[in-house]
Amino acid sequence: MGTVSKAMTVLEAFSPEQPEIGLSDMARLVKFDKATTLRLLSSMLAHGLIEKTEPGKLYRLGPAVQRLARIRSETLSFAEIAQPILDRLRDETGESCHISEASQTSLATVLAAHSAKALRINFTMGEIVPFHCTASGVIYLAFAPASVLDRVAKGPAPRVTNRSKTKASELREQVSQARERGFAINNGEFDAEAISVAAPLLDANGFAYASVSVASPQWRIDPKLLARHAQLVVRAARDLTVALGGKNVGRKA
Amino acid sequence: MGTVSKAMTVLEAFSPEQPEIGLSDMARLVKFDKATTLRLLSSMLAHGLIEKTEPGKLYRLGPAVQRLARIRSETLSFAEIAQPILDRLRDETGESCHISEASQTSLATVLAAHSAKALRINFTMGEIVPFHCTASGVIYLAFAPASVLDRVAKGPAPRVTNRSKTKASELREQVSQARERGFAINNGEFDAEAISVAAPLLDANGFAYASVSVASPQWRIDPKLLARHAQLVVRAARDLTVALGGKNVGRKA
DNA sequence: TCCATGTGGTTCAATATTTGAACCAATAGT
DNA sequence: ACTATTGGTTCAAATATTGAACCACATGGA
Repeated sequence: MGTVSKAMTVLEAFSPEQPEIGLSDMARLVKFDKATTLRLLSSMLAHGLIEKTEPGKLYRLGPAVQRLARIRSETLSFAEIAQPILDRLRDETGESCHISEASQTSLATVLAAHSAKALRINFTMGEIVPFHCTASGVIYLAFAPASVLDRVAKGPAPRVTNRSKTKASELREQVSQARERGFAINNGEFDAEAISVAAPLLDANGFAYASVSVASPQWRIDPKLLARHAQLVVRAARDLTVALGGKNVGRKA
Repeated sequence: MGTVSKAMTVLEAFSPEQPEIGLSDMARLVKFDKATTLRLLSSMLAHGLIEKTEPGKLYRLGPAVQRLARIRSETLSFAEIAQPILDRLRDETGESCHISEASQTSLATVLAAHSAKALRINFTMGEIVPFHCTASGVIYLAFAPASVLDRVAKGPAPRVTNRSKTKASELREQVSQARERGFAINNGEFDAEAISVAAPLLDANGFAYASVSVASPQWRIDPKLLARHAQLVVRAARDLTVALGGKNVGRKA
């Protein structure tokens, strides 16, 4: 087995379950001699691919991996990165999914993955939707700088369906709830027959710049399935955030 | 020069300006023989750290760097945020500080900042302590949903030191007092020689999920200094609550 | 207090891996 | 047609790696 391959094996031993590992544990995990393992770790330590915890002598991934991920994310086009994640979300939920990017005044659909079912929600690339009345808009506002919500709450909020909420106080309540949950739900406010769940894409400063959502016909969704969709869309948002070089702030709430 | 170090050098050659590089260009960049460079690239290719463009024969960073970055991101977020605040509390008090997170049955130490003094309280990461008999536990119960205190009060409360309070009525009195003050004090109930002050970390719903405390040797603390510690630990708890996305409800301090 | 066990770490002769000069087939430019 | 360059292969010499043995220190149990 080649030396570089061994170093890769050590890197692959780190996981969400085991992000920090001591020398002896790592040696047992990768099945290399302890001295061998130490030398592999030391080489990567010198280049910042891993680092040591303070205090303590545990090893964990280092700042160089973030630099590498950022370079990669800037290399690949947006769609190359996001489409597979969006496709996965569609396959897991069985419903149509899309990513909307925010501008000053609205959100635009920039990427979609459609359900294979005959009856499904359709997204049109470039379609413009408002911040209010949409799950994507509300979750964007929930994680954007506060000044954005202030500005939007002051603006017009025309009724779209007879369920649309148009008062600034209602919007603020929705935004507050979305911020607490980490996702937003919209039931019939934009499309009378649709129910959507959305989660935010965060930039390198931890603020929202876009959102990813799952949209379903209302009659197909019960509270249990809705909760499942929420879970999946939050995970997809997190994956998209990281894959696109953003900062997944570690909220403990 | 070690082989792993050479592989790292190859990785470091990728940049935003040069995200995709051919074999000969890479060999010139890193100043290694072409055959050497190819082997280094091939090893990393096999592990997904780099990939080849399609079509074409350029090398670029691969999907594995994203996985590594995500693991690091999830590891550091909590500690990245909380450690500086905890370090400040330690520096202000000169004593050891720690954050404990609650589970159903106990608290576990998740982060610590140790005093520089030779005689100091030591915390072990992952150490489990009970809700009763500890300042961290009592303050957690004071700000957790009422059902949590009800459940804990019904359970066993074994004596730890000869100062431990084990009656449910005593626990309720301590919790009530802690709720009014905004902090809890524990003097010799868990460790016969230690005195601790703790304040709660609140989640987005305003309930406690963890606590931060300062622990000192008894002989170093008089009432005036204890009041000072209480003040500082309450401030640290507030800062941690806000920084970690919780809700600092205006409870009586 | 002593002993056993475990940690992260160091040393050095035997062994494994790496190296790079020489070579190949294909491509592009003159 | 010739030259220069590309990505890639081969193999004996050179270099780097390996892991058993060892170290200092810490912890827990008898």
